[in-house]
Amino acid sequence: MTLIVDTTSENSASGHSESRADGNYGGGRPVAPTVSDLLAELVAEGLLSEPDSTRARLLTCAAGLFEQKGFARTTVRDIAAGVGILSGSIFHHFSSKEEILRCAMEEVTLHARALMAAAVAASDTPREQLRACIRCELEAIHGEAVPGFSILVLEWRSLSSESQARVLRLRDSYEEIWRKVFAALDGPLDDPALSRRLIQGAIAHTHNWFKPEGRALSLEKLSDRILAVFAPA
Amino acid sequence: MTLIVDTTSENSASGHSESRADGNYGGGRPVAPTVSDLLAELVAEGLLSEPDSTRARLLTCAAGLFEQKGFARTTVRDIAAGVGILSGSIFHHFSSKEEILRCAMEEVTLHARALMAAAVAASDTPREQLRACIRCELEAIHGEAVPGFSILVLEWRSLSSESQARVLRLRDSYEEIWRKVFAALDGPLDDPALSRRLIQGAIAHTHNWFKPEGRALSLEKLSDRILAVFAPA
DNA sequence: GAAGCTACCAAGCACGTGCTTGGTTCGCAA
DNA sequence: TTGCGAACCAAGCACGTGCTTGGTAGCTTC
Repeated sequence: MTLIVDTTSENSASGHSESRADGNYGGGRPVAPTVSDLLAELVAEGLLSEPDSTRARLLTCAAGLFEQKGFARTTVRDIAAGVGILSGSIFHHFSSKEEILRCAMEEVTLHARALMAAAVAASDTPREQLRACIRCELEAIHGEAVPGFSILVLEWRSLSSESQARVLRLRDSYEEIWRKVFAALDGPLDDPALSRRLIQGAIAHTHNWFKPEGRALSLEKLSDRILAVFAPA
Repeated sequence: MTLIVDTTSENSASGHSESRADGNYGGGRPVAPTVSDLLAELVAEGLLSEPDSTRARLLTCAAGLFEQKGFARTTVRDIAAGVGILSGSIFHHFSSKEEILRCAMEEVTLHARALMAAAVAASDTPREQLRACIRCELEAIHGEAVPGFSILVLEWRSLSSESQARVLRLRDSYEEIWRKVFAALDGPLDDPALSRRLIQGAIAHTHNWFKPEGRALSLEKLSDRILAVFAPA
């Protein structure tokens, strides 16, 4: 089961214990790229910014600020100050504030997609794959895996319709993973598309109430609860 | 069941078929107030603006604009123009733009609460009551019953923390209805609070994808689907 | 070592925005 | 008639904001 990312990456001979993105275990066949490989490849393709570059730091900082204060209440001066440059210099890297938001959303999407693809590949049964998806999306929102992930939901309306369309194409490749998992899942889910939308809303809304630290309910348990609701054993 | 309400009618001796808000049927005991009565009472208490007053029109118009364009992208000039006055005149009614948002949220909450209370009272079994709640919240988002309801979700972050706290108190009285319904529901829902939060997210998210007009999936069917997921028969 | 490019600075412009201020109209009550 | 307050107008102030412009340090390349 290969997922989304077409991969020209030839070998992954590095051989550490990262989970691989096609679930191809056993047998002598070539293994799939790891998460690091996937991300590195995206960088090589120019889809993701070079890590530690000013551009990447701007996007990460901006995503964090947008998530925290909202797009409208975040100024380009805030973003610039966050990475230690002046506000005017931002426009050497981006042509407008909105482009910053769009690019941040795109990078965040690619990042989350890579993580989820790998997690799904590392799971055996369809139900475990669904659990992995839920877990990944929750982790993206609440963990440190994909900082700024929430802007995809929170600031969607701050994007022009053209930008929305662009991000949507990437977003669709993320949703494609969910679709395949649902398709493989036989059971009571007679309408996978609807289920996905309900799950998506339920998960996104956790942003408003779930506090991972010091709560009785862990992120792990929350995943299981959501799985139990949408795919009863 | 009539919904949108102006009503000077103090008692409901007119005897139409509005549902009543305490489920008190049979016997000769005093009947509960109708939706109209509930709203009229709120007006009398000063919690809701006098219908057709400039203040009420400003709030309705503002709620609509906030829902459509977002709080930050809506100007006080937009709102004023919507009701046919000049921007400066707004500040005779409200002390700040944020107060407009807060008041709009409060009125919307009270409105939705009245509708849901009546709908729950008109339902017999706990499961039917849950269905009514789901239906009401969906109707508030997509129908014309409570125009601007979505701002409660969409523009929550545009409110200062003090304003959030004020709205939250009202919001809690709305959630109280859900809580009671869940409490009466015996079954597989071992964690009602969690279930409510998941449902809330799922329903709120429909704002992003559900289009009532001309779709195969009606609002009625959507309610049933959500009920089936969260409270399997 | 000249040329050229990238990344950034320093300063500020243009404009939209929330809100203020002083004044006017009009209904209502004594 | 007079007084008064609610509702609104007309004009504009103050300021934050996105973005522009002209310039410079430093690195690379031939």
